[in-house]
Amino acid sequence: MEEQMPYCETNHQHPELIEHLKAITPDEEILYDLAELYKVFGDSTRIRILYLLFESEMCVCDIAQILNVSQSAISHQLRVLKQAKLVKYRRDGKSIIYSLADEHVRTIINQGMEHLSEE
Amino acid sequence: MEEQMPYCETNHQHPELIEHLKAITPDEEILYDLAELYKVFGDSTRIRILYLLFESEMCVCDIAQILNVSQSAISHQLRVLKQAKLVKYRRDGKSIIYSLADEHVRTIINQGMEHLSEE
DNA sequence: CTAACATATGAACATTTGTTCATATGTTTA
DNA sequence: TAAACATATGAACAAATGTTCATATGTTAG
Repeated sequence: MEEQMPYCETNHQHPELIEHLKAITPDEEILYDLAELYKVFGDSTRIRILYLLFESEMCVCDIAQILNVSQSAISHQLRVLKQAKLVKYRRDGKSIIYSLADEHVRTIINQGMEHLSEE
Repeated sequence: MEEQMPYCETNHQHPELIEHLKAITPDEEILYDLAELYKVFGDSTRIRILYLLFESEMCVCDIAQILNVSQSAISHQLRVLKQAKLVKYRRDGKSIIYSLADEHVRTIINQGMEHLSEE
């Protein structure tokens, strides 16, 4: 976001490549949303929640107890997951039952795990 | 990380499920590393860099100019990508040429884009 | 060897993020 | 309707993050 130094002397850029890059790179707005999505995965408490929901739908209280995190903290994190449309919920009496919104979540987590294991 | 309230009255948890969940949830350390990996994707400047590298290896100077971000900022971000083993580099004279480390990067980004587009 | 170039890095600062605490909202039971 | 329960939410605060600025490191040309 700054003034730039002059192009490097050994100019590696071909004008046609630059045009191509601009053509294939998604718009600002989309890149921003994409980054926001990954931020959601960037917290181990949220990943833990997702791992639980991989196996079974679950109420807030259960999640909090199993993960040994306060009800408030879990509720705040569920909100983040909900906003990113990674989880959905329904009411059942006094409880709110959360579950996975779709299967992309699993794929993204699995790819991440693969990357980690290949180092 | 707190003392918990007692289990919810309508105890949804079956002891056997809890055992199962503990069995399949990765260890603390792995979950932490996984979250760290996603944090790397959680910045639009870094995603931009990756999009450029999808098409071509590139020196720091070129990346900075194309994205219109200062050399220092790009260099700091490349360090993050490097530490996560998402990019690799080689020296070519005065320049350092960066490129993608592996193809997981592409898969993870693509899955993220798919999730966004399905809302 | 010196100057110019390309990149890296440390410190500082503003911004964002995650948790806690207190409390509000909504549901069920007595 | 009142009390107990389950969840959500706002404010506050500490910790983490991204950029800038200044400068260091490493390479090449003269």
